[in-house]
Amino acid sequence: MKRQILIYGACGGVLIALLKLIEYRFLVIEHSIEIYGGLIASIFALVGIWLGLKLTRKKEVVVVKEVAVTAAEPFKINQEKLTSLGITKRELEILELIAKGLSNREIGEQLFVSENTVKTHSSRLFEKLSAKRRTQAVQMGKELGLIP
Amino acid sequence: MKRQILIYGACGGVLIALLKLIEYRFLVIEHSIEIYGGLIASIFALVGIWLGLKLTRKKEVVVVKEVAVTAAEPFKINQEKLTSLGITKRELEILELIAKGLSNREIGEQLFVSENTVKTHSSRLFEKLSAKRRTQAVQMGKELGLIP
DNA sequence: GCCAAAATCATCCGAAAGTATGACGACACA
DNA sequence: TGTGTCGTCATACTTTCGGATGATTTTGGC
Repeated sequence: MKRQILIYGACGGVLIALLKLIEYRFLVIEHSIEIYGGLIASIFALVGIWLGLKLTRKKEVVVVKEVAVTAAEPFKINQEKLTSLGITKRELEILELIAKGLSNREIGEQLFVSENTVKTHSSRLFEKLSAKRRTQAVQMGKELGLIP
Repeated sequence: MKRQILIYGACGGVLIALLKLIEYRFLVIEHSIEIYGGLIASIFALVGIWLGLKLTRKKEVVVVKEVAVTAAEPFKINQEKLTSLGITKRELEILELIAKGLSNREIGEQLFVSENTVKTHSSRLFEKLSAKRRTQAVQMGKELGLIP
């Protein structure tokens, strides 16, 4: 949490600096205050939206999404297997992305974490699934009803 | 959805009006542009945050859809895709073993060929499936109906 | 507030996978 | 008899994976 506050603080500083920069440029060329204000407004609105998104992204409520499956059975994930094997949400998430054929790097980009983190998760996942390879993990996951 | 857009539009209008108001007041009393800009910035940042929160709150809405189930069909391999992509018997065979989670070495042992041969086949297979990884090839194969 | 679990990230290293290229024999088929 | 496809194999090289380990941060429950 401390880190986040620091980051936000830094962003604020940068933005203020940016503000100054824009301000002087516009003052020098004697532009209308409306344009100036509008610009600042839009920039900060965008930043705000980004901030809002960022802030709520992590919350990720424990709502179980019931996605409409095409024609096939709705696929109910096997919660017992999941808990009995001690597989966490994050690990399951990564298993799904692996099954989609993504590389560790791509998974990292998609989840906004480093490739190393993905590797750590997948290693633990493989251990829990007794899999030696990601393809095997996908196969096991399907058999155990962890992924569709 | 239309109503939302209208609401947002109205909000925008109100904000612009507010902007004008603040602008004139501050201009009249000859306040510094910094305060003015900062005020606009913070207002819009807040609005942005609010917007961001509002936009992402929808995520939590759960839509439960019960879809009619079709009985599990025995899986008929898609011969057209197979020929149109120019995938040979051997390559399909290897795709199936890849989907089972076997390594190249294991596939070679099972088919009584060298690992290098397996690699050659899989390379060509990946090219035909536009896949970069074996996991991706498996995913494509499933989508195209080449494997169950 | 404290503690355990979960998540994050890093580094090193070896194994596996994938790319590129060339080669050779078998077989079909025109 | 030449041509093309398929299957086989090899070498060399790059990239990706996976294991092992240690560390820090975040989160959730008590």
